[in-house]
Amino acid sequence: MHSNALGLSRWLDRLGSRSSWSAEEEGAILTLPGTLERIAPNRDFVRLGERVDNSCLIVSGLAGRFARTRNGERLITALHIPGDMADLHSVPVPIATAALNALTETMILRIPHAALRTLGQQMPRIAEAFWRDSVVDAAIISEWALRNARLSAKARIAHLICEFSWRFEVGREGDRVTFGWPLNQSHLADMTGLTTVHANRMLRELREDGILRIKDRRAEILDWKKLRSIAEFDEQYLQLQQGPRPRI
Amino acid sequence: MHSNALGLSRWLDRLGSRSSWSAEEEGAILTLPGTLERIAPNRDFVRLGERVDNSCLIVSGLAGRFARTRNGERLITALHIPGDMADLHSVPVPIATAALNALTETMILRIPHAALRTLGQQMPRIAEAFWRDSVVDAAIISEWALRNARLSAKARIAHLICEFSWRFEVGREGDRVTFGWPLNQSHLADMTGLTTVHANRMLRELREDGILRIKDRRAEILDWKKLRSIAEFDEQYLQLQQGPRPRI
DNA sequence: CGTTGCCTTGAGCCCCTTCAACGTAAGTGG
DNA sequence: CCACTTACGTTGAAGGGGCTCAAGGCAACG
Repeated sequence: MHSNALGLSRWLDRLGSRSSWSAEEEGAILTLPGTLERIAPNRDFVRLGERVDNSCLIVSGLAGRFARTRNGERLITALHIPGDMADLHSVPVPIATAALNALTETMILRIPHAALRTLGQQMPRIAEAFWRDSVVDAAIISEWALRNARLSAKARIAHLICEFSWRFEVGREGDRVTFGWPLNQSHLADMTGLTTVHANRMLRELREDGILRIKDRRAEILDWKKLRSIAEFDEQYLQLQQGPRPRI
Repeated sequence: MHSNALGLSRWLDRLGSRSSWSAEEEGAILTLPGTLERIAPNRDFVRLGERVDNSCLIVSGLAGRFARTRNGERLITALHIPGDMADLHSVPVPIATAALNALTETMILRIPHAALRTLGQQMPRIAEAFWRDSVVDAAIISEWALRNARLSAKARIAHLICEFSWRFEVGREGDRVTFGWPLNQSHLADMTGLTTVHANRMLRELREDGILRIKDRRAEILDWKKLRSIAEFDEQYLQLQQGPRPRI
């Protein structure tokens, strides 16, 4: 098995949750060229304003899209998990409008734009799936914008945790649930537009309410219904139509 | 001249500012089918969750993309001006993830998805331009997310006004500038994640600083440099190629 | 065994919200 | 032509949610 196949098949699953494929189309995606790269935690693998000629598929680890104000305050505008093509959008717009940064140790597969563009030109359904992927990405950003502008700090934290658990296919009604939680509190703060101090306090409140515990890189949801309700979480916007998806 | 041509040619200009065309491609866009519709102020023309089979081109007026929290607080996540296809993204994702609402009296042209999809399949450069349009839309939403999460109230208001003037091609370095300002203060508040009361106060401060006056549906920028600096505004993210485009 | 990364907590403050009131201009029906 | 309504803008007073600043704790690691 060809070394890119692991990452590419995850991506295919992700695309496949929103589109459907012929065997030929699947084959074309699975044989895309690309080079694997290991990114250390906290390292940018795409820099702001840079001209790029490849898109980065997250094979393992976690990546964030970073925006900054002039005086250095940060906001993470998107979180990318394995199977996401973090900057598929750079195919039509090859100047990076935001930096991409590895939040943990991350393996990426850099796939040349030329290959992706050719694929889209030859197979219109793939072109539409790429477009769809960018659109869903934007819908998630919109939801984050609403959350960070209009929800309380506690709700923002809760919302982020709901989304995370849902995207990893671990959050479901009813039961207690635990899962790996690779993010630290300053990541949390930067995704919710808070300070780390306040993110910490909100986590404490959720813990004291018996809703959630995060400890030693693991999260434990004790009361999914309450968490979901505080967060006003409704997974519709994620546009995930179906079943199990790969894990970290 | 065919009645859709006005709107379509504006859209072509908009797409053309980020892509370039052959005469054949231009012709194909200009002869797209569509039905004109007049929307009264404050009316939704796409409702949340609705299944749609057409995309809405703004011919005149102004439209906003609305998101709401459970207890009815609103956030406008995008502003659409004439020449924008407000929900081109509904072609690949035909369930509306947000409502579209006319902020003033607005004329829209509803263009069937089928026609747009066919066009994209026949002309790959058009398909890529559509995709690009969605990507730029997402970049603007990201910038709004950063602004609303990390800038002060005053800076948010200033930023929105900078963007507005730039998109209408009226904001340029140096001189005093006046232009039509169709938005009211609660629109402003809903785009910046503030209350109307506070939006009002920030406008007052900007007025008292001698930077900006808004009166009788007109805006007058008295000190573009200060406004730009308060807002930390950098037009890069708008990806408008015509006109002066400074590099990072 | 000092350093580094991350988490935690307290005290004080301020930006923005909330609530309430009032002003003005345009529209509408009597 | 006046009474009433509606939309929008404006201002004040008071309160609170989240920030700032500061300190200290713990675990991993060289």
